[in-house]
Amino acid sequence: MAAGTDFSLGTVEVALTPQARFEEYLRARGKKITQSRLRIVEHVSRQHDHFDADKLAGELKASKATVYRALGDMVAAGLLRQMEIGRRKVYEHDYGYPQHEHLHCTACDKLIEFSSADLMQIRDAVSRQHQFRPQSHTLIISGICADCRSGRSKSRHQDRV
Amino acid sequence: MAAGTDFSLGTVEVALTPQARFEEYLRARGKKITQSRLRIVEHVSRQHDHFDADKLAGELKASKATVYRALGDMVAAGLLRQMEIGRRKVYEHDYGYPQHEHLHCTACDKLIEFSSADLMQIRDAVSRQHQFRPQSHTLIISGICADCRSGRSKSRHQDRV
DNA sequence: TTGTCTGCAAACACTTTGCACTTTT
DNA sequence: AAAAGTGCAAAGTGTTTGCAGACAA
Repeated sequence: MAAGTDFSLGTVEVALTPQARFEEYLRARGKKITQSRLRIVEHVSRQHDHFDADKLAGELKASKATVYRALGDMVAAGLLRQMEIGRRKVYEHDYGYPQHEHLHCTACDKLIEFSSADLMQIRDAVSRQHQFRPQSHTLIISGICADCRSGRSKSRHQDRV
Repeated sequence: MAAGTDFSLGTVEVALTPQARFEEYLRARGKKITQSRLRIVEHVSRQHDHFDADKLAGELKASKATVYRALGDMVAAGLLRQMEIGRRKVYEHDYGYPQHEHLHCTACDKLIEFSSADLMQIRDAVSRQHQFRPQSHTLIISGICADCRSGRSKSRHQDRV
């Protein structure tokens, strides 16, 4: 590990807002730009946390079917990334954000993001070695976060995500 | 990344066979050493691939309930590790095997294992930086394997794990 | 107007649980 | 004989789908 200890997160330049990018995607696919879809993208874009379909449906008081369908489209459009934490599928922003990894606290379910250039090198080196064409990756380190270690955590199952 | 390119897998010295380790675990918990459980550990120990509950129940013609219960015990006993690949929960050996990561071919669902000392350093460094106590981690690199890239793959959805 | 979307409820796939019976200790 | 395990079927989860009415193009 040469570079060593830079795990900071930055942003990536993007030409369009997530909303605009989504509309572009929908048009390109002959899908319709509906109130429902716009409400969902806007709501999701407004906040930066990880979330799941259920939370979103609750906040928007939209039907789960519609939410699941919209999330699928947003993943396909490259706006969101989906990952599995335990049993849940959680979503996070993927448009305008660099690749990053997660520390997952198994006590309070918090997710802490970090990024590592060294990891990309590992990914490239091992892929080359196996003649594998890498497309994406997920690294989740599970353990106990600082708050939970010190008992400073408000509740053992706080914000869930 | 200093060490660079050693991604080979070895084995780890263990004192007991998986079967013996499991019996020890069961005794320690006041659980019973039943035919059913022994059959399951033996069957699982005999093969080295990744598998899911359904496959196992089918091979053993045991009830799913029993299989799920036994798998839970085996994970608790440290014999198996569970991971989510797409929608499926797959199990792999974790007793006597070193930490390793996976390349997941999204075309044929094959899993290729590798290990990396550098990754452990990243894990340690980032955990220290966040005062996080790491307990385990999962790295899955998704992409297309050599066979599928060259079209040499027998079937697009072969062995599933 | 036409084709797509939405919400609902039903269907699904996977996992867990309640219960009467069986096995281990 | 007591305590725990097993299989079955029923109940849960979380996600997807069929369909009739609603909406965008």
